[in-house]
Amino acid sequence: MSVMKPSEGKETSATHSAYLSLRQMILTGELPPGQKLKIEQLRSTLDTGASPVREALSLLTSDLLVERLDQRGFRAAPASLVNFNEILSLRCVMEDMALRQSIARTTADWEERLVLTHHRMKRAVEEGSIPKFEDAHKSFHMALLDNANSPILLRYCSQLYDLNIRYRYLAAGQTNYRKRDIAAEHEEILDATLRGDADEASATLIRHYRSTGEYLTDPLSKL
Amino acid sequence: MSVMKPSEGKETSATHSAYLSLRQMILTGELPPGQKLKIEQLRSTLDTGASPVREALSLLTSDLLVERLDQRGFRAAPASLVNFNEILSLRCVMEDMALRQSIARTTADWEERLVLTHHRMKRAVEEGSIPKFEDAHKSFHMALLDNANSPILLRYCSQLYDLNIRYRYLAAGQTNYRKRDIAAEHEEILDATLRGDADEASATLIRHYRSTGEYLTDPLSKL
DNA sequence: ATGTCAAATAATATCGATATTTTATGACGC
DNA sequence: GCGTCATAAAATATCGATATTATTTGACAT
Repeated sequence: MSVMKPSEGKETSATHSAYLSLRQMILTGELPPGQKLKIEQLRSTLDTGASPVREALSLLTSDLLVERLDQRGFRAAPASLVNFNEILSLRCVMEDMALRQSIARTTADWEERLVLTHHRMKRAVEEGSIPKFEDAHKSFHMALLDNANSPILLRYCSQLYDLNIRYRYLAAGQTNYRKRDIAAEHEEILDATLRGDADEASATLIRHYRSTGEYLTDPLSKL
Repeated sequence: MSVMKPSEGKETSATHSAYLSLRQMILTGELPPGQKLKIEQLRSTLDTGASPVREALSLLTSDLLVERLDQRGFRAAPASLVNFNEILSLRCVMEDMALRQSIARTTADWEERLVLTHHRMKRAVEEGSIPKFEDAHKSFHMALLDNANSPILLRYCSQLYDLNIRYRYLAAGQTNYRKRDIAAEHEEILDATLRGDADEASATLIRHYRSTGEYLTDPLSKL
């Protein structure tokens, strides 16, 4: 059974695609904070077996997006203002560190990657595709950090980035969609980085995060 | 089946105990770095089913102790000198941060917890029980950090602590077991912390880690 | 009415078996 | 001999079913 057209030779393990789907549903708030995650229900929603769902949930536990309760199954991680503030603080410290290390190790190859990911992000804005922009945005920010050559640090930054994104979605309903000029901020970060000005690049990056944070604090306090 | 004596009402999900066993085996090097982790083999070693083993391995993936390969199963995370150095660096930065935050929020209750965990650690040394000491040692170090009230940071520190312990075991075979006076170092850290001297406490803590690190670098370079 | 306990219900955790994929084996042609 | 391809063997990933454990329901006594 499961005759597969030769075209779709994609790498699709049931577990991995369940992981991606669930992750997306939690990040966007489709599965809201604290929600009980019943295996049987998810199994039918995702049209897959119980084992892949369980394994995906286990993996999401490590991303701090899912909590496992004693022997009472899983639930989407709760959200709170203090949790948000912790994420924001850690992000600032860790991205600052990663960015400085990256700049200290600048190579032509890295600079090109930055320009490229930045370009793709701008392009995604023009095209007006939100999900495309989200991906490109993360790619750009991670590219800024990945030259630090510190896989664990990068992993933590990536996790914290995702956790932060989730709060943006949670607050999005009520937020007056930010009027700041995000594009200009990205431009500044890129320029300072290419200039090798670590202080300026880091300060701008952190300001970028903190001001986004302030926009979210108010709506989130109503959680 | 599986008639359980009423006495052993312990919380023992097969997954959780598999998780603990595998984790221990990897930390101590019984499952060496890079080793292929075959489900069937582990299943019989741990005398449990395949599902708990798989789930435990998934969880260990998040602890960076296990890697998942495409669809080729799992293996114990590889070890290398650069990985060790990354862990050491991150630990110094993050524990420094956590310790300073903890000290900044000092309470009588926390001070008592420090004294208590420190005492238990000394006691474990006297008793000569290695595993007991290991547990107590970690408890003491985590207690130093947990007053920062930053669960995510604490989690990261705990992860990095474990990863570091693993390297200590890996190097242990060939290392001339350290002649430093560990106990005195702990004493210094505790005293400075109780005194509220964050600079001294942090400096001592980091020196503690770095000098342990130096002892390991040489044996590890032969990995 | 209200609280308690037991039976019924639902959900989780686990097992055993199967299908799929990867790796190892060996025959065949060059 | 050596590389290539088909086949066999092994291991993984997944499914379906069952046993366990938590939760709900409702009867009963207070």
